[in-house]
Amino acid sequence: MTNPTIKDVAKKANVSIATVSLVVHNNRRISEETKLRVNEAIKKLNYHPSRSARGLVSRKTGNIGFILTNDHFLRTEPFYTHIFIGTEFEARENELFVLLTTVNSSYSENDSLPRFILDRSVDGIIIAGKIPSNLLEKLSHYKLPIVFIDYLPENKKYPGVFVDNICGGKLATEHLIELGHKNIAFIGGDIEHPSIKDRFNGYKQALSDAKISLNKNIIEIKEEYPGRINGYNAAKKLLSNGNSLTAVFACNDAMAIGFIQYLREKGLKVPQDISVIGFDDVVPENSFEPALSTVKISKMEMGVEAMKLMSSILKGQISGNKKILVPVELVIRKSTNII
Amino acid sequence: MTNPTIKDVAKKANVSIATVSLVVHNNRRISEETKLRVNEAIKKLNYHPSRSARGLVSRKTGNIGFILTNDHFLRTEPFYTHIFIGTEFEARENELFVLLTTVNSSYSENDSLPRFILDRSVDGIIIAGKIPSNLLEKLSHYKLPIVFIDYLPENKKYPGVFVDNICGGKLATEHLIELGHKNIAFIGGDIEHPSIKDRFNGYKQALSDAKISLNKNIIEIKEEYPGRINGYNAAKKLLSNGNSLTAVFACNDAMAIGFIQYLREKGLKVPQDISVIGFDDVVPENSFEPALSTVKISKMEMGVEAMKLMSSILKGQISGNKKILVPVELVIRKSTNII
DNA sequence: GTGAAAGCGCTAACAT
DNA sequence: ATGTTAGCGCTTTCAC
Repeated sequence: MTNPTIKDVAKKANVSIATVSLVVHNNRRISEETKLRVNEAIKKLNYHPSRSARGLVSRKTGNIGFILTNDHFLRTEPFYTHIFIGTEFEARENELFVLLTTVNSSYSENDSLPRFILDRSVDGIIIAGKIPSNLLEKLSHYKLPIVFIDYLPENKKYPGVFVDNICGGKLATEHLIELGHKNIAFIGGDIEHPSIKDRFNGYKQALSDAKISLNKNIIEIKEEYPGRINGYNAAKKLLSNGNSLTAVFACNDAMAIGFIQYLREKGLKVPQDISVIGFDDVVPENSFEPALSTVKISKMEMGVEAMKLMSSILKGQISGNKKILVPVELVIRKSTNII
Repeated sequence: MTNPTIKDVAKKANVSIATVSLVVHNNRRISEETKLRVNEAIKKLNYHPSRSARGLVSRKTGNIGFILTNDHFLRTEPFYTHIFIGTEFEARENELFVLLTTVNSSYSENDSLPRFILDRSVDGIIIAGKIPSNLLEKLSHYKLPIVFIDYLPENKKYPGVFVDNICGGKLATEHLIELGHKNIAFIGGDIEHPSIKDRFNGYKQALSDAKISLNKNIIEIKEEYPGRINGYNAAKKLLSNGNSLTAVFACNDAMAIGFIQYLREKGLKVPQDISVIGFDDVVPENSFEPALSTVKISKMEMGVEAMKLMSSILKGQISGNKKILVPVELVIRKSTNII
């Protein structure tokens, strides 16, 4: 059983291959009658146009490259995994395929580019999370449309899908304030990261709105990256300084968990002694004790939106550098409580 | 800058396009001299053959479809994520691309097949984890080579890459025995799953080798699936029966964690009161307290091996249904201790 | 050792 | 409203 081609359909429906092609593309010039006949033949033969042949003519591959750094993809919390699946979902809707590739987070000048770039096997690139700037620099030479997810290099004009981090930071902090907390610590890894910076800004806004003055002693933003171990380290620093904090806003769930682990070691209870709220919502409710209050990001939706963006760009429906802000949602569970 | 084609190279090197093609395929009939000249032109123009054009004539897409169920891909522990990345790595080595798609774990007859199948956009399929049998049934009609990872439908002759679960089960149990434990419980979700069955068999072998008789009261294999919540439930059942167990072999890390969470609620300490060992090694050392002893599976390697298998099948170097057993490794951390 | 030419399956411009 | 035809970039057979 070799695959049917446009010829087979044409023969079966007693029309020319051009007509078949027009029917497939739903061209209105075709009479209803032949349209019906052709479609019947298509169904009977189980005909699906060959991507290669199409690609050859149209100079489109129908593939979208998805790039992220290996440590992003492999980290425990399935943040980017969900985003990726979102792009895959939406790709199906648009008859596209996603080619995922990871790159080293320390990209060196001589490293080769993802093969789908060299190959011209993709029509566009989606970049999720921070990638090395020298990589981006090289990628930008290829005239391929690029859509960013969750990270936009500074001063760059690119379309993308981002989290409303400022709002999220505000929501988290306001939640703690409403519970009566006044000494609210902030821990965030690398404050240079735009997302973290924004969450921090939301935190500051909320405090200022509530007329609580900023206490720099309980802000820990010098860690290298926002992982569990650094949440742990931040806790160690904050608590050994004799600070009197009653709540913590961690810039993400991983840091929140690391923080709580340190507290546990020191015999402190969450939320009885200290309230902790995270960000991202990557920890399933029943997988950590206490269930983590957090700010939920709809990761899947981000992927979907990014692919929608890409799709409209490819169709020429959108130019410029449209940005989409995905809303966040406060999720109150067990790690935060009234003071 | 439009992409250079074989014609451009031919012109630049002053040869025919046929010659260029031969050089690209490293044909020996070409003289060293022209080979050099052509290769130089290729490099200068940064020429990469078009996949579409190649695909059109060779009837190969250079793509491999990767299928798993959505809940497998999205579960917290990045088991299949690592496997997927392994296939991607090895795909690069073989000039292949991986198209991942998830399918619903409850596949109904009318659901459509992954588009890359209908499209003929892949040359082969890799299936990771258990997929619905009716889906597999449909897939098998397409005459595409299939490679399985971590799950082989019963009575089917397919090539694949699998874990040495029996050995792993033995290793885990022997470790507990060596620590002096005699009342060793086994918890596993659905015992019908071949992997779990094998781990259980390893457990039984180890006990029998050590002349410890099987105690059915401390075996809990009736849960629906091996997740955290069911580890928790299994713990509840086992401990409320007044059984005197001092150690548990959980069929995977997720269940081990659920088990420990229940113990924690009951004020029992791990490993002081009960030793717990898991399987899979999907929990990073510093992300759970106590660090989990487990049996490590090299997930990445499984993906790599599967893609290697697929690649040799496509090249016709291998027929039949070769199976590869990936070794496992005992990892002793903090959740197991001497009785 | 190298070139000419046919053809892979499709799209789109142009005829009819 | 439908058909004819010229390529898209490549591989491969067959000449030379």
